[in-house]
Amino acid sequence: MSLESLLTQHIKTAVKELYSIEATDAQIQLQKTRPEFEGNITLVVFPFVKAARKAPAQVANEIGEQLLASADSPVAKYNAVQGFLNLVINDAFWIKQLEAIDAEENYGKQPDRNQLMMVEYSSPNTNKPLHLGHVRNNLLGWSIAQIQEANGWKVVKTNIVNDRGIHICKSMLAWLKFGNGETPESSGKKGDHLIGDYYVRFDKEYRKQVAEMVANGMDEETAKREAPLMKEAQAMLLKWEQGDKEVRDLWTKMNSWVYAGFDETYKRMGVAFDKIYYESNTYLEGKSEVEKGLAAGQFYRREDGSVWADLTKDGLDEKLLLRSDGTSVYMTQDIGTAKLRFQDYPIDKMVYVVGNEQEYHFKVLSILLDRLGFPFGKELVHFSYGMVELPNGKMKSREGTVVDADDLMDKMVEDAREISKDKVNTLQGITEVEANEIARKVGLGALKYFILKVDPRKNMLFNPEESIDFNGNTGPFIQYTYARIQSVLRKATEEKLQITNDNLQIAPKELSLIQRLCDYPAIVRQAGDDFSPAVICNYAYALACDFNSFYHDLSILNEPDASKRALRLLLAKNVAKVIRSAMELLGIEVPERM
RNA sequence: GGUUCGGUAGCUCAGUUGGAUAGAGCAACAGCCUUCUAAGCUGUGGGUCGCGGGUUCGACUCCCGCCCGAAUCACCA
Repeated sequence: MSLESLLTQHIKTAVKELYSIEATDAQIQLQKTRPEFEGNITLVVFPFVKAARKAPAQVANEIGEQLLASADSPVAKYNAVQGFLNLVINDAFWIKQLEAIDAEENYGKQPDRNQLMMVEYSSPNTNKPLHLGHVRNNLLGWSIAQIQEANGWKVVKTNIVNDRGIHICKSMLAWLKFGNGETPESSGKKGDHLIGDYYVRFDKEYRKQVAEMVANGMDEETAKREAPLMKEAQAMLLKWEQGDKEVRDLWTKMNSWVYAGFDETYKRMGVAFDKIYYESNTYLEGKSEVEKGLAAGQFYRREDGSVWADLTKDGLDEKLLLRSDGTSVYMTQDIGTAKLRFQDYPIDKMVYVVGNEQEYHFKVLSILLDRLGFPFGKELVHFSYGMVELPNGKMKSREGTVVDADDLMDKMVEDAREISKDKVNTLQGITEVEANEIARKVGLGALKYFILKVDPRKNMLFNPEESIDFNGNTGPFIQYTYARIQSVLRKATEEKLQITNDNLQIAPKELSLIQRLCDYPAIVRQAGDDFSPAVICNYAYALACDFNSFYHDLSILNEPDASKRALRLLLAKNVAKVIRSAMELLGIEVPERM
């Protein structure tokens, strides 16, 4: 049983006997004792002061005395500071806790709740390579899936690939006009990068056309609409929807280049999916749902043929569902995708990991699905995360102001490799292959932690001029702590970790480590409730800090007392176990040495 | 303009249903490797928690007003 729940029982009994109060769980406020006071855990007694009709310090003392006296109480000592009752828990209790943690292989994980959560993340467009913004999405999506699994959900990770639409037509068109048959093989470029280059090329040529037309006296609005390149792209989209063979073949070919590129990036990033949907397979489903809704009077058609939903009753605007030329938009496709997913899986909760710029979209989607009669409409969760910003603002693919995902990962691994070259003492005698593998884990660990430690709802800043740290509150710091422990464990000769001394005195640094380990299950739960990998990051960092301080002050293997040595080894072993577990929830690998 | 989210140290960020004197890292400075991995440990300096009211034993946290920033309100995705 956790210390909190054990104490809660004793406190309820105590305040009942003392003041005849039936205390609620909410009234029993326990927090870690601040380091400047003696104690492990502190009860805030203010909630009882009124009913007790005594001064806060006196109430604290009375409850403390009662707790000390009650049978089976883990309280060894207490002190009262104003309304705060600081409790010292006896060492035997802590040792029992540690032994219980050690016995549990999946410590921190919640039991299976037999419910299915689908998590959609990544969801790339096939007209450009992944950039730092996508990296945040992918890392968050993956981590949240791991965290929810640890909280007992069965999780299906899914990806909706935006493989059709005007954006990919732009790349295709530019490639036809300016590509001279360039392929990934002929150019040596990664497929997604190749396509991205043509997307940028389209934009460049299009701007040129618009500028010329404006120079010839046309107003900009009209020029943007009437530019031949744009017209051609729109015509191509129409041909695509009509199934034109030439367009479809080109589309298949170019998308396959992109997928090969994406696969490489995903693999490197360490993310994967259980089921991938493609919008080219779902948009028709969406269209037919919209047609049904239209027939049922849920939507209406304008004179130009476009189809709209009137959401003014819901406090929103009118929303386009089908263009006047009959082609579908993002919303149409998402309706179709949602329908297919719920046909394919018995989903209890649907989570969309999508940037906060699309909050309006998901509000609308939720309402539309609900109106169309899908029971899951109201329940969908938009996990809305903040943008990654550069010092001069947002990243824009078309303007080339992006931090490329592949480049960034390369850079991080290179940096890690460079730094490791100074560590000749610890890494001597390892092969080139091992060294590269360590650098890969550490470089990616630094990147992932850097991104995940920020509260997902907030925008975050990335400055390409400043390299991501490998010291301090970073992934490598935590990885290093793990590697250190592994080194100690490799050298330990103990066959069995047995604490034989019943009156073993626990040092303060040992105790705070045990207490920290005890926190882990609650942290996992909180991370799940809040959908926040950052909660796990903060915890892993605090745990590593505690361990490093302990490690610095107290020797493990050179401790002569066998029971103490066993305790410390047990601690080290379980700190490593929890670090590994926490890092796994973040999608960060831990090296055995570094 | 409406809606939503944010504003904490020079910089990047924590701060869990309202709890004790608001914390880390980076950067700066000063120490610690003959000793289990120094990607570490210890210390110093650094704050009007955007501003002003309110609620109460107690407010970075909750409420109201204002200032600043971002996103969104497309026949873009």
